Amino acid sequence: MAEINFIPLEYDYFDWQGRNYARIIGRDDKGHRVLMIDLFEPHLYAILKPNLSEKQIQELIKKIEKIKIESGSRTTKIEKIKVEEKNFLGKPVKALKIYVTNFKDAHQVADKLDFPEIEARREYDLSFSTKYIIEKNLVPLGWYKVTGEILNNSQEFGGIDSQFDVDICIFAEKIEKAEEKAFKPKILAFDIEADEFELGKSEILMISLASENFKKVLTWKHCPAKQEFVECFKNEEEMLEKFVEYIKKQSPDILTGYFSDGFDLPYLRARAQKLGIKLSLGVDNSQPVFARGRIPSASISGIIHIDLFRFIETVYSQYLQSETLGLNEVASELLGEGKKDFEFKKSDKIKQHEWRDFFEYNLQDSILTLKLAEKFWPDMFEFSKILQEPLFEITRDSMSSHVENYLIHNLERYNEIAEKRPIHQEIGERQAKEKYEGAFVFQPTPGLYEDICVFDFTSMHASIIVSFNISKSTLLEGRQKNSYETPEFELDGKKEKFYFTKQKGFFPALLEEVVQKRKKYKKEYAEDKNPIKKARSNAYKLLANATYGYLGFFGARYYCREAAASTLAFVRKFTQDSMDRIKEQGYKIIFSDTDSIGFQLSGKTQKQTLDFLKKLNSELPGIMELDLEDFYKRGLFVSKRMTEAGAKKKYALIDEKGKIKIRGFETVRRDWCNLARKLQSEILELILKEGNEKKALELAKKTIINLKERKVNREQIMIRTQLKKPISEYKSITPHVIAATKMKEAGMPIDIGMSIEYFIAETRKTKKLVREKVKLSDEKGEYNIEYYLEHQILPAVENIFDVFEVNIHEISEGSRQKKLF
DNA sequence: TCCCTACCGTGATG
DNA sequence: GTACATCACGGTAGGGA
Repeated sequence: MAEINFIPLEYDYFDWQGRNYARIIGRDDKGHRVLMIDLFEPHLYAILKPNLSEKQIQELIKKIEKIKIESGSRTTKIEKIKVEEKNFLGKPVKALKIYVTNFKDAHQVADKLDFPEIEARREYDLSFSTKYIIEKNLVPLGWYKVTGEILNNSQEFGGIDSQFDVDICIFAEKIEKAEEKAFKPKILAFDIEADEFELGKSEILMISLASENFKKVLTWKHCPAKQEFVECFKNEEEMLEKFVEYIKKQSPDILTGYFSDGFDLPYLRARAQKLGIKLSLGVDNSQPVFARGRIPSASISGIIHIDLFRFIETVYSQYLQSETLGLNEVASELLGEGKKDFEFKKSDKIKQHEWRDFFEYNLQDSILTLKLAEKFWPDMFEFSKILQEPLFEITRDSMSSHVENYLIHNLERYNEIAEKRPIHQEIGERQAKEKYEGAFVFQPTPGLYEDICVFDFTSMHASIIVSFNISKSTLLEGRQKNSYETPEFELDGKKEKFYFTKQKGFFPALLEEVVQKRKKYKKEYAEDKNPIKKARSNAYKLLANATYGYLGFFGARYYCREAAASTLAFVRKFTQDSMDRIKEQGYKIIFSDTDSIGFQLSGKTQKQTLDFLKKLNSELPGIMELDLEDFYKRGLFVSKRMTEAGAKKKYALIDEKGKIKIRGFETVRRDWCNLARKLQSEILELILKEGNEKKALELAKKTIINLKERKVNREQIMIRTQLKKPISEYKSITPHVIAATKMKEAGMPIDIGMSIEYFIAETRKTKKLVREKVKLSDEKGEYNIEYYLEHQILPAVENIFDVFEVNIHEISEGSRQKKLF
């Protein structure tokens, strides 16, 4: 019997003699790689109809015990059945906990449980690792004292030890929580370069690897004069073999790439297949396994493969300024360091001396990826700890999964059985439902305003769900005593009110914890600015903000349209009520959107306004809170194009320190050309800083003249639009679809989600449609002056000048004769 | 062929 | 399929004059 301190990292399972065993890879506190084996008895629940007699239950159990599933070579049987008092959707139920010998057949066992005594079958659709983690309470990245038999060099489990390249192999008998220790994973980043983007189409030219003390580029195509980090091979095969060998030697906990799920690993697989070699990267020498999805997920046994791009995309993209999520932009923003300059060419066109740069470029990509992984490690760590799911999963899961994982891993405290995932048909029905009414947006009056104050509700949706106990399980059939009543609102054409019990439901209760923890860690971070605290606070914030969306998401286990619609009814009510109170006080409302209200101080002081805010807060129910967002010196609001009506979701504010906040304007939209965006943002800045339009007008005139004199460079006029679906699915053939088609014809890779770049060129007069003037950046042609004037520059600035009753259109016409200026 | 408007498509706000 | 509804605006599709 031995005892080790163990931190679990990667979860999987195997069958042995008709039973399931978890096989978990992690480290001990001395840094040894550990394989822990643990018997796991998977189970599912059959929720019984109420009022069954003891005899009926016993007879049912006898029937269930006879269930057998034969699938291929394996037979799954019922191991044992327990009768338990549980809760389901907040209500007490009697349920059978049915243990099956093989997890893989839980679904089929559930299918056979169609007895009249059974009300519902549940928990057969949770993943193995989720079930295991809950049942054994062995949470990823926690420390545990594991007592058990060491199986090194043993023949147990068919000699499993010899199949795995680990230092310690232990068969767990007892697992106890141990004291938390610091853990620093060994991270290895990699990146490949090839001539073609199409997977496997061309040879892999080079592969770079980077960990803390190891930097290397493997290549074969061109062997340079000394470049110490470059290692040269005879051919691609040898290079790939060495790549596998280096990964084994480095023995990382985490192998990371940037878009490596979608590119590097599938490419490596395709090349290995073509060359007839094995990519035995796993600690059991298995090859990477690809799970299907929008982007495949590549897993390597015993090593956590993390595609950083995916984690950043789902969790952090909303907080990034970068216009694309490419490695260069993201690294530049977060690390202050970008890719190396290197102009891509096909390898046969690369000159002798340029190879050096190419190798450096390739290595830099791995180094950036490594640095990003280190930067995001606290975030990944916290997500994994909070959601209690392994790193591989949390770096790929969607926000809805994150919310769901948080719920599912905490149900036990409420003695709750987990709700099932909706089946295909239910998803269809949910999606077919009409949309429900959203938040309220106040229509502003165009103008330049001074002395503005903005209030906003903190985590408004979450605080409403908590304060009014809103969820699927707390929704009542109709009005009842001791319940919360929603405001009256329209749903599916009917005026409705909904009621939620005051008896706390697990869903709002768990959300309340999330909100409280967010508050706590935000405060802790303010006092001690360390990255772990920041990551923790941020993870809870993201979780709180995604929970409302989860309620209305068709794929959610705890989907509840009435609850989502009710939440929004409260959102509208509290924002409207607060606006009324602010108006009563003598302030003038300027704008409002969902949970924020902007108004003019109208002669009142900031102190008076803050006192008033306190009063408003004292009147709010539950955990709801109205907060000061900021005071602003000026704010600009414009009309919708070609109308007098004020535009919603479009404004620019300047605070007392001169910091500018621009929302909704073309400046912040990635699908406008830089020329228009830059001009607009400079104009907004001049107007907000100066308080008038004079200087801004001069700038506009100068830009128009520049444009007409063809002095604008190519980069400034490129228009970028994302391709959101396959070219053939577009009903409307827009300029970006034409541009994408042209790219495809030129042999460039076209993928969904790609940013398509083009400009509008001068063409013969017969071509009327914009799409007929589309050219790619490498095509010859001059930019279309009229288009950029009438469709980019003027639309971007005319509404702004309208506020000052300046007609930029007329001025622009006049500028045909430059003398006017 | 021209003109108008409904609809498609993207990317914003919160 | 992978959190929600609301909004602005360019551009095309397609019918009617």
